[in-house]
Amino acid sequence: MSAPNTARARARAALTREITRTARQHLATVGAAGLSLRAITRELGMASSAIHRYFPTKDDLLTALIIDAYDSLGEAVETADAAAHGFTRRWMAVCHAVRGWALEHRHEYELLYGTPVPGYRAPQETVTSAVRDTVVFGRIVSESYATGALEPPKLLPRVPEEFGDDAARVRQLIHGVPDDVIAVAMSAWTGLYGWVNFEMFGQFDNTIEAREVAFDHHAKTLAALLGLPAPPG
Amino acid sequence: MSAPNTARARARAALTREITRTARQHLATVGAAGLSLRAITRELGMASSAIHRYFPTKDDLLTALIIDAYDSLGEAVETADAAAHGFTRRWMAVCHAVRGWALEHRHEYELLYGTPVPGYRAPQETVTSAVRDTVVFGRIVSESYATGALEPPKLLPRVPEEFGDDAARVRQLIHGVPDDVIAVAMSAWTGLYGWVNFEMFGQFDNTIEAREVAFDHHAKTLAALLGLPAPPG
DNA sequence: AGTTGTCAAGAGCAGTGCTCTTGTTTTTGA
DNA sequence: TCAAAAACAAGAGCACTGCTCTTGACAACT
Repeated sequence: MSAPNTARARARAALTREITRTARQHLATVGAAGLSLRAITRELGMASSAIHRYFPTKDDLLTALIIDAYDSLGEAVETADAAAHGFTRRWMAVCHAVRGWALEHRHEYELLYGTPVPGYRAPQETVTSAVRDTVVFGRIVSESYATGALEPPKLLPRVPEEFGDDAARVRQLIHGVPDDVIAVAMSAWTGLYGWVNFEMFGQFDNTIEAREVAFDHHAKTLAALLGLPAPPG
Repeated sequence: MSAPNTARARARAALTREITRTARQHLATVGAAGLSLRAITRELGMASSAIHRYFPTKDDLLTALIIDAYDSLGEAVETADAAAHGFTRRWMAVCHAVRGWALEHRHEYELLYGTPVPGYRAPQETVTSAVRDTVVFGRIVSESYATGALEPPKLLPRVPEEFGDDAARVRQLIHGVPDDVIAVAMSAWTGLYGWVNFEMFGQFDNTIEAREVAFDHHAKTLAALLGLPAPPG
């Protein structure tokens, strides 16, 4: 990884940034499917062919945008988590942060959790950014379990042995908890994103109007499912 | 709605069917984003402009495909529900039917529950097909509640009053149950689709391998959350 | 100072959805 | 029965897309 600070290299870096900046802007307005390389170059006053020197293909630009989006979401979640106190409140903060970010960044959210772009396969470089939110969630679960605050409800089904290998992998993100906690954590985690997906993708239209309230209750329900202590009040 | 059985009308109906048939075929292979009106007409040996007489715009074709897909999913869920006995087993059957259908119809599933097609707004005519699966789910919940089999766990949070209006609307699909049951049903329902979404859209890649087992456990967890009786064994 | 590699830009290819026009065929109604 | 009306397939064309290849200019290293 040489980083020559020549005039050329600096110009290249600057233009690359400008491209992603306007791309992000376009993404926010027209969405991922409407993203046009030519439109971006038009706005930057450069030739349509020149952009391919910076991003050889459209997918490469998308990858950059995806990483950006994951980082943006991850940061939002991390901030929310840091500002909250108590495990249940931290969980609630994380839930609202995810939903809030999704509402504020419709198209970025679609890019991350919607239909995968056809032919696009997320390269390895995305995963570190992709799991930032999950890492925060994992900390809440493992810390609350360690202190004894988290107690999965007794009524949950027994975890099948065949889940052991998967649980071991997930444990890299949620340290030091038994399989049943891993399992219920996954149910809660998918429950969170399932709701946000439905809300973002229109499944709640003409049905759920008090969205904030309904979501808050859903998040509380998931907290109870996890076995987090009920919040005061 | 006049239905003249002239030769022209019959030819028109036949060709319309052929168009949707090949469109569905293409959808299954190249996905929604890769759907090309020209490719369809090419396969049918007709002029590219002629298709617009049958589907004025691409969105109109998509609407037809979406309705088809919803009906296909709805039928799969209805069949699974009818073949199962006992409320918990019916719930499990419905869950596996949804996931199974999604796995078998990747692109159709994406069309229904993935990123909405840009600029596309689902017309009213889709809703009857769109809620077929939800209707089945609603029946399981309301019937099990009526018989006393369904008992939401005590640990769940209290439903906020502001949810009342939404609950009333949802009750058109889940008859005769109180607000707290409506709320937990929504959490379970979104939990089901949240998991399937994650599995379909690649969030489980390199992590969850025993997918059938993990999903089955998730579905059981949701059943417990709903308050359905534990299955025998 | 001359060579080498990098770069923006132009032209062009193959593809897309969609529209307008043209000429034909079928249906309708006097 | 026969002309008017409606429905139709097809062709040409527009504006757009991502992407490639080539050309000529400029900066960077030797």
